[in-house]
Amino acid sequence: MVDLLDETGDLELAQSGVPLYRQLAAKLRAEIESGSRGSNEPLPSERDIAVRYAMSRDTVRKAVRLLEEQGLLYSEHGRGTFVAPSSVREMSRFLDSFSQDTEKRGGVAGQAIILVEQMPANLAIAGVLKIEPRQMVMRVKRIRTVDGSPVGIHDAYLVLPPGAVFTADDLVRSGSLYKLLGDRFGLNAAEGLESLSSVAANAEDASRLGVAVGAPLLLCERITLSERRQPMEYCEMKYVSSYRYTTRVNKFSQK
Amino acid sequence: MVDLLDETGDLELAQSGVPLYRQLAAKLRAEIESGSRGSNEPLPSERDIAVRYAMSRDTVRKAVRLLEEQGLLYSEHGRGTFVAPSSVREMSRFLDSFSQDTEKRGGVAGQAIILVEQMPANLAIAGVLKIEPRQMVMRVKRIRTVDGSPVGIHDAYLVLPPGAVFTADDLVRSGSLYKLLGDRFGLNAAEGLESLSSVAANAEDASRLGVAVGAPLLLCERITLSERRQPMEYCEMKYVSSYRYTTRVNKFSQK
DNA sequence: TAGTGGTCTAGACCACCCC
DNA sequence: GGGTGGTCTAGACCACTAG
Repeated sequence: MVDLLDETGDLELAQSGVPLYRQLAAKLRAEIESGSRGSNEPLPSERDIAVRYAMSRDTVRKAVRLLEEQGLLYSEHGRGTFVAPSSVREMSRFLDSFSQDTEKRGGVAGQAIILVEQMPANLAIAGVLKIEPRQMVMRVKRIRTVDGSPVGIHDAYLVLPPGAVFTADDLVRSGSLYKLLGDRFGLNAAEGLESLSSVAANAEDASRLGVAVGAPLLLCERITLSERRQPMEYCEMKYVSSYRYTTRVNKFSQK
Repeated sequence: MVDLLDETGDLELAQSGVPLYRQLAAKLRAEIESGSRGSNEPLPSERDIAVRYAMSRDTVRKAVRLLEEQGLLYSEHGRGTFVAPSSVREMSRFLDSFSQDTEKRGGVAGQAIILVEQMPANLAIAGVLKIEPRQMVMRVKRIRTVDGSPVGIHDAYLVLPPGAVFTADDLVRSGSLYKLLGDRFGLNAAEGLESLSSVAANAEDASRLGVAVGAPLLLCERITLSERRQPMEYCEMKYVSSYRYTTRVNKFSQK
C-alpha cells in the first residue's frame, strides 16, 4: 500500500508560474488518462502523496478537489480516493462544446457559415442579452457538421464592445468563435445557462439539415455570460435527432 | 465598505455537528435568497468575514468555494466576491430534478404510476447497468405531471440489493423514488450521466402524453451511479416539447 | 486500532485590480 | 499603495471505515 506512485515520474514539478496543485492535478490526470491507474483503483493517501512530492497535504487536497469536480476522481471518507470509471471521466461539458464533443467521439467537426452580420437587436434579443433594443449586435449563423454531414444549425447573437466587428473570414481563420472573441476583444466566457427542449423542423431546418419537415430536433438555447456575469451571447442551436448532448450531474445539494 | 454584514444576524454559528464552513455557507445563502444582497453586489472581503465570525480565512474560503460551485457567488482576483445574477442562481441541476425543477417554476409536480415490477434484465439493460443478463431488476414506469397535466414518461430500471423489493404503495407513501431507495436500502445516488436528444412520439407516448404520433419529444437517458460509482439505475425520460431541461455550464477546463 | 479523508487554524507571501 | 482574492505551509483534531 506504500508508494503506489509511478516510480518513473520525475519528482520535480517544474517551477513555473503554474500553481503547485495544478501541476499535481495535471500529473495525476496524465497518469489516469495514460491508463496507468485503472477505474476504481485507489490513489495513495493524501499524506503519502504530500510526502512524495514534498508539498503540504492541503495542496494535495486542492489538486484532488479539482479532479473530483471534473469527474476524474471520487473520495470516500475513511476509505480513500479512487479513479472514477471511464464512463464518468469521458463525460463533461464545455462552453465551446461542439468541436470538443465531436472530436472526443472520434468525428471531425466542421462548419459552413451562412451569415455574419451586424444588426440592431430586436425586443426579444435585447431582452435576453439585457441591452437596449436597437443596440447593434453581431449575428453569426452557421451549419455545424460532423464528418461533413450537417447535424446542427447554430444561430448566435453577440454583444461586442462599441465599434467592434469581425467578418466571416476572421471566423474561418480563427477556427473557433470563442477563441476569436477572446483573442480579439478580450471577451471571455465564464459560464452558460442552457435550456433544452424538442421542436419540429420547419422548412428551413429541413432543407439545411436534410430531414423532413416536422422531424424532431433537439433545441438548445444558451445565454453565455462573461467573467463579470454580463450576457455576451444568446445562441439557438438545433440538432438532428441522432445528435446527443451529454452531461454529468452531481448531487451537490443535499450532501 | 466596512462591515457590510447584516447587523441583525447572530454572530454565533450554533455549535452542532455541521461543519463551520457549511454553516457560514448556509447563512450567506440565506442572505442572498432573502434579497438582502442583490445581484452583482460585493460581499465583504474574506478577511473581514473571517474576523466577523471569528473563524479562519481558509474556512471562509471553503464556504465561498461551495457557493461558487452552486452558482450563487463568483470571485474575481483582485476585485472581490460578488452575488451571481438571479438568472444564474435559479439555474441548477439535481439528480431528482423533476419535482424540484417543477416547484421552482411554480408548478405542482405529480405522478401516475403505470407499473412497479421485478423482472430479469435483458441484454441492453444489463449492459448499461453492468450486471449479468437475467439478473433481477426493478422497473418503475410512471407519468410525470405538472399541475395535473402529463408532461413526461419516466421508465426506470433499478439494481437493488439481493432480495430487496418494494411496491407501488411504498413509492406513493415515500413520495420520491430516491428517498425510498436511500431510506430503505441505503442506496444513495452520487452522480448521473445524462444523454439528451430528440425523438418522435410513438403510439404509446402519444396516447399517454396527449400529443400526436410523430410529435417531437425530448429524450433524456440517465445512468445513475451510487457513491461507489456502481450503476444503480438506468432511466429513460421522454418529455413533451413544452418541457424545458435547464442546466448551468461552467468552463472549468481552461482556467 | 490503524489508516483514511474531513475540518480548522494562524500565518505567510504572491498576483491582480484600481486609485 | 492599499486592498482583494490565490496559493502554500505545518500542524492539530475529528469522523469514518475496515480488519
